[in-house]
Amino acid sequence: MLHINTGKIMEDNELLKVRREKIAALKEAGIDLYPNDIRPQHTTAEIMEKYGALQGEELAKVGQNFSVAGRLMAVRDFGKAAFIIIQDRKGQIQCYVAKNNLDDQGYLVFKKSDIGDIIYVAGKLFRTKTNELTIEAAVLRMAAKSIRPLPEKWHGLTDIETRYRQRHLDLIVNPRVKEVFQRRSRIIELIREYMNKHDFLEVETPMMQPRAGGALARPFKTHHNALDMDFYLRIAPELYLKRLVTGGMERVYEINKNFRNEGISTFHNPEFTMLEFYWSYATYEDLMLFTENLFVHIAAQIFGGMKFKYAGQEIDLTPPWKRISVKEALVELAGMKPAALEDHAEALAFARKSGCEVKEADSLGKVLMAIFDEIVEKKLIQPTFVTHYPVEVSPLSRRSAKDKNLTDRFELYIYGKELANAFSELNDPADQRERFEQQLKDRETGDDEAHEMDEDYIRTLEYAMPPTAGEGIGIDRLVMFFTDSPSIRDVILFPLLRTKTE
RNA sequence: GGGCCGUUAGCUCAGCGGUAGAGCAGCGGACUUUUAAUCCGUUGGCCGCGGGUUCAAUCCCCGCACGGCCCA
Repeated sequence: MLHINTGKIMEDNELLKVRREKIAALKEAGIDLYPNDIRPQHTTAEIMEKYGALQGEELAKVGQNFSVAGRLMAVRDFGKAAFIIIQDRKGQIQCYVAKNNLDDQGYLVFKKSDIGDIIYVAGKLFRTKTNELTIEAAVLRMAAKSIRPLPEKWHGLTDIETRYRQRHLDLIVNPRVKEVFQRRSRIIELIREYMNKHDFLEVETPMMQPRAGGALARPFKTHHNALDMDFYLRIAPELYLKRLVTGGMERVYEINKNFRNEGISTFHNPEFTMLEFYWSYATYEDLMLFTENLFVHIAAQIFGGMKFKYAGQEIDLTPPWKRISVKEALVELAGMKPAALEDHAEALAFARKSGCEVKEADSLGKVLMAIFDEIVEKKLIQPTFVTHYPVEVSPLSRRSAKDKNLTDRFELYIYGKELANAFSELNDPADQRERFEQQLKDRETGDDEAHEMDEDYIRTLEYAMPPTAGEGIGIDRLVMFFTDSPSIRDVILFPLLRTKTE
């Protein structure tokens, strides 16, 4: 239990007491339990790969000097000999520990070792009766002694709270966890590869911002002591990245965290990782193709194909993906009458009938989006670009040429979840000012997610930003899909949790 | 924020008014080719926290904390 962390109970715990006694006995014998000269020459995987196919005599020829270090995961003891399993970053290997093959100190270390200790083994390779490649230990040393017991070998650690709070235990005993994070790392590597290949420059922009702009969300507040100034943790890097575009970085991207002060769910963590990028002389339509190709690039490497399963549902990434406008979707998938799309009162009535929480003061665009979120979203299982969002909910997007009330924007949906948000950027400073002013009015009517006025950003646009398209892709959700993880907390090493008080 | 569920040994779980159980781990013993090794013996608990009901509460009731799922 977690209250094990208190000193009092730690002293009382018998398991810990036994280990302290072992430590005392080993120290008595002059053994360093935390040495600093351990240098394993091999990983378990290297040995298994190189020599896994060799048999008896061939194996005898490969030499005596194999050494590994790692966590002791299992012991099958026969008195004067034992089989043990050592786990390092690459996998596991079995070692054979026999009294006859070790010096007295080595054997004592083994006898006083516990599952969970980090040990070093050196010796030659052989095969057991059951044909398992095994290191015969000629040297056995303690690399780092543990005093707390590891979770049980068979059932492992399943308590979700303990898994998140003590991720080190989760990583030790649940091999799947490390695989998920290895894949996460690989996916991000592939994204960088793709962006770099297309001549995008990776940058980092502020986490601490005097105004939290670039998205419609509530921010976290913090304070700088020396300046005696409040800052917000960023909700998006957007306005900074567009300053860079204005400055001549025509293709930029950033992979970093955003912080949004909202609820927590299986698809929401208050801090999450986004890829955000800006591409000058391109439009949101170019971005759709670019996004398809990015996903193809990743899927080909990860799955070797375009189809994968998430939560038992087959998802097919083969381009081109379906495209549908917000209004088309509301008619086709929510059953709205086309006339209601243009009539505030009718739309409001439809929203209320559908169980949406909408206010009289909400603009038509907002009401339509509420209906969309409530009814349409969950139906978009296969990859779908939803286009042409209302201008009221898109204060940074360029207006569509055909309809000034709509924007050249899309969101990508997979499995009913928003995965990306993109648009042709608004670069007309006068229009941008009007949009911010409208947002201020929304704020006055109680929308605390409305965008703030940002004079400094408008000033930037007044120097002229090239026509540009920009996009944000949620990396955590992407990794969820590509690892078939049911919760965002499965793809974030340390998800946000309440602190526990003793 | 609301609803439902969970919190018992280091871990995984049973028990659900009569004062706490199993498997694994641990400890002691046997065993030099095992694969959750096996066999014999054995230690270990503020039954999440705080109230209440009761002769008696891990169990029933209320509140709180933390977590999970669903909803907003």
